[in-house]
Amino acid sequence: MQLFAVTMNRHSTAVDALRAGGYRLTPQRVMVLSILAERPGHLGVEEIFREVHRLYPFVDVATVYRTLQLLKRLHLVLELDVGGHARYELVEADRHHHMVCRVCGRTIDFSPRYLDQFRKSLVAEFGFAPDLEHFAVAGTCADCARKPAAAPRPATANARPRGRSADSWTP
Amino acid sequence: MQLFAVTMNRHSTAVDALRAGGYRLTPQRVMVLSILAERPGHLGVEEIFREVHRLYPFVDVATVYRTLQLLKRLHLVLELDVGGHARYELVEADRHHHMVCRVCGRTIDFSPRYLDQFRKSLVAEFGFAPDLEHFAVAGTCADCARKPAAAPRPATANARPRGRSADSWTP
DNA sequence: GATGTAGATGCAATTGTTTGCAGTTACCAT
DNA sequence: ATGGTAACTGCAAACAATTGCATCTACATC
Repeated sequence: MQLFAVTMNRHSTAVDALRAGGYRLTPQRVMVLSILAERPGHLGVEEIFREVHRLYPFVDVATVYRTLQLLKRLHLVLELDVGGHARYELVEADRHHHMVCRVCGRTIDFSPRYLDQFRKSLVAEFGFAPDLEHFAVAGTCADCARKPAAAPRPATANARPRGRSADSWTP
Repeated sequence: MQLFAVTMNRHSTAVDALRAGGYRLTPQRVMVLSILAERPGHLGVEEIFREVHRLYPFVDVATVYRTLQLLKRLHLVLELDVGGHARYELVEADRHHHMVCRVCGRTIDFSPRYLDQFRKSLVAEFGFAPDLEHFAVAGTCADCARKPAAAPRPATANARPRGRSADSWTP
């Protein structure tokens, strides 16, 4: 199977980890991993489901969700929040972190090294062990910061009203 | 109105910010803020809705969601993820960050100072402006780290299977 | 290969959150 | 005080994610 030959390398550590952890290697789980391995960047649930469904039309979306939750819990997959929606990415051997631009949605990798001092401080001063293994930070990338951010205000949260006191209101 | 006398101090800066930003001070919005101001710790949507509903039975949960989204966007309220569920907390003048223990759910404050070097590095080396204003980091607090974490594995993500190769499977 | 079983899936229902749209209203101007 | 209107809310529908439970099956054992 061609799919496997090309991508087995990328997710074999995840498969091995599942096996070593005593989890079952169901076809659905392996397909989710394969799809994450063969596709660049991060994928939403809908995309993952669509691809698995193409290979195996009887799959249920609940299974995809469950698989992703398990993989996330085992730190085999990274869950990113892009514009309020979960997106997933295979965690690879070279551990790195992500910066996610909240304007254009793009992710930029950065080394765990940047967080070393932060981690050490929290441990030393609070005894708190932060989960920074697969850490993503939101912000504004260099390109978007350069543009005059005509940050469109979403209509759902309502636009700015004309300021005036609410003195006349009583509950 | 008693509620207002007691809590107006805690959320008046948020009310002022809404007004200054040109947003409307609807009763529903002010009630959400009042409830966040008078209750210690973080509150889930359901709790906030229940309290507003008690004061004004005609309120709709969509309005609560919209209000929280607006307040979050304006950084007047902090959204924490506790066990996969959003919880909200009024942002107060003394800016600080949160550590959230994923075992017991407790939050511990820490100063923005801890993130200064991290922020500077990202800006200097990537031109990336991280959103660290109201930053929360998950991890394990000192108390929970001390316990032999009989971390119960959630049943929904399925338990460990007995390891064996998936060689016999073909898609 | 046959059998057994705990883990995993599919289905349908439930819960949590968002969105479209008509009606209401906070607040500005007069 | 009155009128106007863009912002906001409520309602109902839609969408996203989770959960309970019966059935299926990956995989261990013999």
